[in-house]
Amino acid sequence: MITIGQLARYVGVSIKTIRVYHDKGLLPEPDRDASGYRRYGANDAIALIKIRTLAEAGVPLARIRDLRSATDEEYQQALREIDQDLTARIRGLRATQGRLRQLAAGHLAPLPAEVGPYLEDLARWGFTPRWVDLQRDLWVLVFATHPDRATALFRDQSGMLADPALRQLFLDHAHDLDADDPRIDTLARRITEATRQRYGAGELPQLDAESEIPALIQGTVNASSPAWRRLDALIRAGLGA
Amino acid sequence: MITIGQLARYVGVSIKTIRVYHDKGLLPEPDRDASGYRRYGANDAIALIKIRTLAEAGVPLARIRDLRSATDEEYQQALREIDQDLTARIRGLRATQGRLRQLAAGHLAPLPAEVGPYLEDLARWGFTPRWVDLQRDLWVLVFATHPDRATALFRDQSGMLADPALRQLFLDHAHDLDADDPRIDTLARRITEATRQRYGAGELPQLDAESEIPALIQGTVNASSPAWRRLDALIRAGLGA
DNA sequence: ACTTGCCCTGCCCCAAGGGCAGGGTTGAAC
DNA sequence: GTTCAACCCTGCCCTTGGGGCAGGGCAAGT
Repeated sequence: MITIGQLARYVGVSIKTIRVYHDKGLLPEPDRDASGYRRYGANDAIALIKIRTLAEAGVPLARIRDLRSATDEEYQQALREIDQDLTARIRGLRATQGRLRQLAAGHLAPLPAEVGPYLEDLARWGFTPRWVDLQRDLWVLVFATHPDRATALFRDQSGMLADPALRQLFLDHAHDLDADDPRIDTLARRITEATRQRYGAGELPQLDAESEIPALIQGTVNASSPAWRRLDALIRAGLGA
Repeated sequence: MITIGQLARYVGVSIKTIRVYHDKGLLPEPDRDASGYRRYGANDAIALIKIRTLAEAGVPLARIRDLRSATDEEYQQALREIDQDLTARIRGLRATQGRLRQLAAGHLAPLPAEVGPYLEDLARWGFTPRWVDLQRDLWVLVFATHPDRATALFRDQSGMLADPALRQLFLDHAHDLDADDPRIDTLARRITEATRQRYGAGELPQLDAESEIPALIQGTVNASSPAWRRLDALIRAGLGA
């Protein structure tokens, strides 16, 4: 008959763990020897190994306790569920690992294939790396929260910047302009015209939804400069929103 | 600017979780609106997504907080460590799943290949299923706790039962015999003789070690019948231990 | 007789939130 | 005008699976 410390070493578990299992009714308290020490037999070791197998699989101790009084049928069913749960958790961890690697590579999350070239274009056209990174994160947010509308919004945006004249205006003027520079009015007019051309008289996708995310993003972009804030207001007014 | 509930829904997390991240300094407290509600921007959402990616990878929140003030070098290094840790955890879970399936199949743990046929032989020779199961669990214990000596002990034991005469004695007599049946003496003599033959005058592997596990197992077996208890004592005496 | 290494119980502590109480806000419906 | 549901706020206690410590009792070698 071995002591609690020996049992703990054999099974690879702490003494405290065994005592907890006694307290919670997972493993019955064994008889004590003359000096009050717990004395264990081989059957206790076997029971403890079984308990650990389940506990390491993530089964709550209370559930393990209940399984002690389950029929064989219930027990097998429980084991099947635990197995499936384990499979799901392994899959989840692998997905997490994938996201982690995206994070390590500087990407917040994978984006649709068409966004990558657009971001590279931005860099090539002279937007600052800081700005490109912000754009990437914002698009992550849009694709994560509004997968249905994100693609349309993205094509709209990238189509706009595909026009070299508009692009040049963005690049040259908007960023470090005074808020009352008259060229902002010109820029706003050109953008409203281009937008009207794209959508005709129909509704404008950015403005019809009550969703907050596009507004949130516009706010973040606006926060970078008073000039952009005024530009946004002018465009909004020009489109009659 | 969105509220805490909207942010929580977008990122797929509970409101409480966000508040906890504020309390622990993971995510800075945003400004409040006129009625004291927290108001979040897109950058908060981006930061929260990053935090969740790490938290789901099992990184403690305190560590995530510290990473906020790490250099890029440290950050990349930390991500590599987390990735490796994740790989290890996935491997561990797969191993656990394997052990779980052994458990579902009625085995406590995988045993060396040679043990399986031996257990099947036991069943074929007429030992009760209950007894065979006990034997399997006991061997699991021996192989788990004394991998170095388990194989020798096992070959010794299985060799003994390979002798049909000895086997028959075990089977017919020992189990439901009175403790003072004279045939036990005969049986003990035959076993000591066979053991001496096997090992000559050298040391006997079962008895030399101070390890408790073999004694534990012998005790468990003895507990099943007074006759076996006496048989064990006779063998011990006969071998001069 | 001392020391070292076990063992005992009872207590408080941790992370990562969950849940509830008690109270204020907002917006829409009646 | 009020009432209702759906939000938000803070503060507090609860949970799981143990870890760790205090304060004390055995065991065994030297």
